[in-house]
Amino acid sequence: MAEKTDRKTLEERHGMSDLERLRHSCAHVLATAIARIWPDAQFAAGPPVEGGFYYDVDLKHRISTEDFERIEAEMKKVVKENATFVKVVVTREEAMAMAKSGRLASVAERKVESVFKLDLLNEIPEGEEISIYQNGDFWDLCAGPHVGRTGNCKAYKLMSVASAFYKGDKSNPQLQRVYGTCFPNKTQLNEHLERLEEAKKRDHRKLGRELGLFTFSEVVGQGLPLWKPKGGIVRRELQDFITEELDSQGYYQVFTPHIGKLDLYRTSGHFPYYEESQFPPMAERDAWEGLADEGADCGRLLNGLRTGAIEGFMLKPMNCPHHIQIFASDHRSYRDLPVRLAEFGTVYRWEQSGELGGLTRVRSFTQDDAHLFCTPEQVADEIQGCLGLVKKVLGTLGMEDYTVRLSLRDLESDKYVGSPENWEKAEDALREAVKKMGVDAIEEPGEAAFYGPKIDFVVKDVIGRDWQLGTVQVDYNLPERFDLSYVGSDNKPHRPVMIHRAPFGSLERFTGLLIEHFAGKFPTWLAPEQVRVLPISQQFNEAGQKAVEALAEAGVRVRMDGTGDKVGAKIRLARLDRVPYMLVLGAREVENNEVSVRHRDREDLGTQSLDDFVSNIREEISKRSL
RNA sequence: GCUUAUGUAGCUCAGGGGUAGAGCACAUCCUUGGUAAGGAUGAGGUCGCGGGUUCAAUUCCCGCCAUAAGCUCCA
Repeated sequence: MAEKTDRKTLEERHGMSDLERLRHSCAHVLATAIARIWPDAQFAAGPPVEGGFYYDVDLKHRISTEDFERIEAEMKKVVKENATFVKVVVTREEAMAMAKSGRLASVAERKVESVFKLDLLNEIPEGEEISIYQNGDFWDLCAGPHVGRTGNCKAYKLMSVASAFYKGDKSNPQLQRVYGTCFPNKTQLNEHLERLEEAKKRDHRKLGRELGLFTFSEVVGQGLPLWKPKGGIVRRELQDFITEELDSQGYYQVFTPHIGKLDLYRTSGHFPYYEESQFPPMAERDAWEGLADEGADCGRLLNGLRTGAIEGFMLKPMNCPHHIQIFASDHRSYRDLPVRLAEFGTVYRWEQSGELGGLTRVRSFTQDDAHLFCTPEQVADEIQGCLGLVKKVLGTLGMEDYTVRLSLRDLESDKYVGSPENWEKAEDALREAVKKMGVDAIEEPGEAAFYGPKIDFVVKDVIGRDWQLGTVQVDYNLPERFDLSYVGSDNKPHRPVMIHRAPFGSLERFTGLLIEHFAGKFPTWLAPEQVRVLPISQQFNEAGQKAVEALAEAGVRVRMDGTGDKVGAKIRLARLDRVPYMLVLGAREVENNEVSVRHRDREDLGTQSLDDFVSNIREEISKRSL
């Protein structure tokens, strides 16, 4: 992701906003401080990024957060010196000489070259201006622009230190990346820090535990989420919602197993090509026993599985191959098309351990998946239908803050299956669809699936990371690999086109982001507990119980707090649980045969009869109101 | 997978070479109170797991597991 950000800053370098310019300058202030403290520091790049800036540095000393105080103190001196940022245009030879004497990104000449600056220098195309920015004794190779003086960087803070590969390439050395942020003044900096604190309170991992929605167990395994009863309710409501939509749009629900033979994935292209991102295959029992009898080693087993000499099974990484087999199980006429097969299909992927986190990146997840098999002529309409569904689903939940990404293949890479012609057809179809939908889409080469391009709906989590949710993908390739066909009006076999689509993407990731979107305050239809009845004292528990029964009878998820706590405490607990409605019940209400209604956000809603309350909340739930 | 942190009660965290503490939650009892915390008592821990150093390890060292941020990756 930072790589993308880097690319963006390069592209936008000359159109840098004032804030970005300030942060870029602050990165130089940071580098100045580090160079003074550790003269052996070798700097790479130090751009502004969303929310702040960083500088990559190679240094014998391992910078830890304990060093921040010291670095910030040195930065303070640099700021106080209030040196002017001076731009000096130099020739390539001059710049080379400085880099070779170690004078670039440093406060003095050194015995060693400025290695990364030298490398970056070599990448600047012939004819392009080469500039050095100087602030006091610190000289850096930099295209700018900068603020006037170091004194402009008044409000900054170092945030974290991490490692990053030089130029984002795994084969390059790892550098220490120091992140910081900077604002025009202290007030804005503090506001920013407060916003970060606020955002943390909405973190789905924190809320998921507090609200009892899901958990992980070290014994079950990393990245394998366990949905608890309350999370189960949210999930079921989401599934019911999708199912209703599918029923009205001509989909058929299917059910398929969680595993399939390796041969299936050989045909689809998942095995052995994507072997390392899957759970290891299971060999058949006879094969295991046979090999064991022979005293064979693991290498032979693995090799046999790869070549197909030994048959085995794999946990499914996707649902498409199974759905394809359902399509292929019948003789299809063009009159049968489109065939729309839907399934809440659980898939398993071996994500690297460092990438797992909360519900947003897991090793086992359930897609609200569907595959549409259609004629080439139907593709455009079907894509529109899918996009409409995604928009409706996101709209119902009030998740309007997404970006649409057109994920295309990377022309340089060879990881894709299928012919270039098919890819072009598919990419054109999606471009057309996006245009027709009338939304701004960002084209991202290299983000495509291995079998086809996609339209992805991307949202941000509380700490600003992008996550792909809904997706619509056109695929001319898998139908070919599986030799799918239908009979056309010309009585000849034709190749269908496949569309893969998932409005939520995965229920896990979607729920995670939904928790953050609502800060745990689910709309009533999704809330695990919709109403809590709070008798003023235990002598009204009986009346409370009657209300509970009436609500439950009407299909409302309701519970009574019949403890000996005072109402104040009961309200507090109900609000901490984000229960939408609280019904307070005391002598007054019982006497007048009514309930006093309180909403978690809208506070006191006055009194109404229980019947009115029931019919109001039923309507709110059935409409899936926000 | 890599870098850097972190891991003590259900949760949030304090502590520290001599086998542990707070608040909340929980249990029991008292209280029956009108819109975000009534009171008392009590129970609860192999200090992530496994090795090592030591008379003694939860504390120091090593390995592993898990979590977090970032990088890389995400069919």
